[in-house]
Amino acid sequence: MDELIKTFKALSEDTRLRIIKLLEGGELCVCDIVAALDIIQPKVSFHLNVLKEAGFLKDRKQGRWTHYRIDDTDFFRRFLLVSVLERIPKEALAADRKRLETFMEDKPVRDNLVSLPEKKRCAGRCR
Amino acid sequence: MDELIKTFKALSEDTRLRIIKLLEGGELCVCDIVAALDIIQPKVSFHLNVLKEAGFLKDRKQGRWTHYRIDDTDFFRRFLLVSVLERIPKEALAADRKRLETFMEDKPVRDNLVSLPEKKRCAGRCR
DNA sequence: CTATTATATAAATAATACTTTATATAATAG
DNA sequence: CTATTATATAAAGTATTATTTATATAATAG
Repeated sequence: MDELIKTFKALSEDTRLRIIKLLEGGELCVCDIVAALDIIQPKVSFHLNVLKEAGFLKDRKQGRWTHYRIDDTDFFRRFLLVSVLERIPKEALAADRKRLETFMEDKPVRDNLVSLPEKKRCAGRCR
Repeated sequence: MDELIKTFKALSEDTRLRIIKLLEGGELCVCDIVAALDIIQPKVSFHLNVLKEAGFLKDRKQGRWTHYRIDDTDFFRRFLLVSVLERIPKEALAADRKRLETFMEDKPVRDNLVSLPEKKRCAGRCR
C-alpha cells in the first residue's frame, strides 16, 4: 500500500505536474527545467527526485548534466501520466513552455559546441 | 490542475485507502467504518470528507446516520478506484474486514429493529 | 592545478496536512 | 421536553512535506 501512496503523492503537487507536462516534449536537463519553471535549482532537484523515486522519471548523467525523461516502463504509471497530460490544458502552462523555448533558442554558447561530441553538449545554453 | 491535484492527494493517505477498500463491499455508515478501522470518529469523518470533496464518495443521510458509498459516476475516478482496489491485496486489510464483520454480526439492538421502517435502522449495531 | 559549472544534498524554516480533544448540531428515543 | 446517539466541525497540537539558503561534489574548461 505504501508504494501506491507514494505513486499518488508524487502526482499531488503543482511543480511536479508542471515538470511532467514539460517532459511530455522529451528529455530535458535540470537547467532547462529550472529556466522553464523559473524556480530555484534545489527546488527543481527536490521534485525531480520525488518523481524519480515514485517511478515516473528516469535520469541519465552526461558529463556535468543530468537529463530527466519520463519513465514509461510501468503500465499503470504510464496510464497515470497520460491522464495527467491530457487533463492539463496546453494554455495552463504556456508560460513554462514559452520560457523553455526562449531558453533553448537563446543559447549562443551551444551553437559553438554543436560540432563537439554529444558528451560535451547540453540541450540548453549550458557551457 | 487544482482538481487533478486534489484527486491524487485524496488517494495519498493510508486511512483513506482503507476506507475505499472497506466500501468496496458496499455502503456503510460512519459508525461501521469507525468500528472497522478502530480509530476515533472525528478522524474518520475528516477522511470521509476529503474523499467526498475529491469526488470519490457520495453520502446519504438517513435519520441520525450518514451512509457513505463509492461514487462511480466519473470514469477517471472510477478507474483510479479500481486501480487502488486491485492493488491492495485482500490480506493487507484483513483486520479491518474482520472488525467490520464482528461489528455487523454482534448487533443485538439491530435485530430488534429489523421489523422497523428502514428510516430507523442502521447497518451496524447503532440504536 | 584552479576556477567554473551543473547538480545534489543538508540544515533550517515555512507551509500543509493529519490527529486529537472538545464541542456543536440534528435526529429521535423516552 | 430532556437525554442520548450519530456525525460534523472547530481549535489546538503534531507530523509531514515543501522551500530556501548554504554547501558539497563531480565534471571540465582554461
